[in-house]
Amino acid sequence: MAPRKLKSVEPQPSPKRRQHKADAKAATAAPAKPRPLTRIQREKQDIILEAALEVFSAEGFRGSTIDQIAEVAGMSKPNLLYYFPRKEEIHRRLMSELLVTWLAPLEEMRADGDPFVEIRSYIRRKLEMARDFPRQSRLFANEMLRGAPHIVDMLEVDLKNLVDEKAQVLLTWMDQGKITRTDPYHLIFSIWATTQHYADFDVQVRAILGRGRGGEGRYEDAARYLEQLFLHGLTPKPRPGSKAPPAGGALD
Amino acid sequence: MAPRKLKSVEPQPSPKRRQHKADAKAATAAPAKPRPLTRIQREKQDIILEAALEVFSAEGFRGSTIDQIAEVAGMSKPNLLYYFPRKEEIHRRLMSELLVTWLAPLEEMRADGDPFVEIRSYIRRKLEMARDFPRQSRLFANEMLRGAPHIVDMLEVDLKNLVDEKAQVLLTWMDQGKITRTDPYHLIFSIWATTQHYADFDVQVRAILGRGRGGEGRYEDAARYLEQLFLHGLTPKPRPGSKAPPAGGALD
DNA sequence: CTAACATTTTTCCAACTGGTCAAAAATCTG
DNA sequence: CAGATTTTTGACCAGTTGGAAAAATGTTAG
Repeated sequence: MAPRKLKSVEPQPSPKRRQHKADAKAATAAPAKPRPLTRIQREKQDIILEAALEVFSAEGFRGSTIDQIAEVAGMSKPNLLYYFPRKEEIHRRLMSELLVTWLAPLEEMRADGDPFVEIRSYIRRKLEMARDFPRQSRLFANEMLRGAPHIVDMLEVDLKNLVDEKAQVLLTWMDQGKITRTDPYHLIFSIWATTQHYADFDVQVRAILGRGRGGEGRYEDAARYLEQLFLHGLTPKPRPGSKAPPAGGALD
Repeated sequence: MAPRKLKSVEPQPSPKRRQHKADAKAATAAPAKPRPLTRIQREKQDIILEAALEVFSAEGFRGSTIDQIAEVAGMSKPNLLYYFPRKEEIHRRLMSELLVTWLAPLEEMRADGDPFVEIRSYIRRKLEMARDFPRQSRLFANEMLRGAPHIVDMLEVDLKNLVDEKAQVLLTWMDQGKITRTDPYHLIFSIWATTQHYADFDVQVRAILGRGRGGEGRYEDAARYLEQLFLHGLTPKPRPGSKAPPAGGALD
């Protein structure tokens, strides 16, 4: 019995397989042609990637078959294999595109803006992504759950750098007394977690909210709630006519 | 660590497949013997379930093979199949046990306690579960990502009922002015999301925190941060000598 | 000790899956 | 339109996987 181990980091494309498309006989002095890529090729590849996103995000990489993807893409399996020589290749492409998309909202958080406006906007953007691109979110979550075998290195470099930079921005705001002093990394984690939750755990959210507030309104509710949470937490404002809330001392 | 199993809600064995063990020829008047379950059977089943948790949580259901589970469990595939006639059966058992474990922390939130203490304790418990039982968390997340095919009905009944009940508790606290008025359901979601994140997205968290704060201390940091978040959010307390924070108006 | 029963191992298989290949069909180019 | 090139298809294959059957090996009550 030979249980296949997951190889974590894919080394160079093993040269054992015949090259696809152009650059087949590239072993000369020329540093490999850039490969033109015809119009039809790009179109079909897009169709395939779209179909693969659909299937992968719903079934996971190993749970998906090329046949399924091909069917969703409206072509035969060998035909699909003509455009992407291996299943892994499709997944790789999807993942690298995904990471770029995923980093974008955080990049937009400007150091020179108003802290609360910036943070709120960031939360909004992430929430919108969860609402509008749930499949991408699930694909990403899937990869994380599996230990991110295909993108750990990118996480440790690109993602880490970006987060370090933004954490620095948050720290500056804290130094200026504009937001409360706390851990900037965990702050970012909590924004990720709370927003992506609505895509990744959608079934659960809908099961609990039921048909009432489970409709599309739930994203508006979520936005309102998260705003409250990140702005003031759960401590009630002292209302006119009442003493200071007795809850403060309970936790400090 | 040996995660103790709680009692599970065992669904009756589907009658479509040949019966295992005893009660093979039960087609008479007797309403099917309860099947005693020998000591060794229970032991082996536990070993198998533990191994299956390990494998399923790391590779997902379809990504796991019976061979892998059998190897981790230290037995042969057919031997494993002797205790669980089908792969699905193992998964089913795991899931139903899991749900019970998963609901427990929320159940402990007492209506007659101090709101902030109760909420903080709940967050702590969930965070501890993420730290101590990350595999269970990932197994659960996996099922959610897939649309929870095996437990939707339980979500819609058991989980929903529990959450409805606790949402009611939260609402009462809000009515009493003890915590700020906000959406109790999304409040619960945010606690789930922020805590489980540390188990499910562990790779990402560690990649970003690096070797510095990425060690075991991260759970303490997370606990501290989440306490701040849920208690006061990000609004800084006005410090002696400074005017009220200028941020308040930015969001309201 | 032995029959009855529980457990384990050996061998096997059919379905599925990722992938190949050559030939047919379609498309493009001059 | 002819020829070259690209795209599509059908047939096929080898490895894996879930699972069945049955034989072999314990285990235990009487």
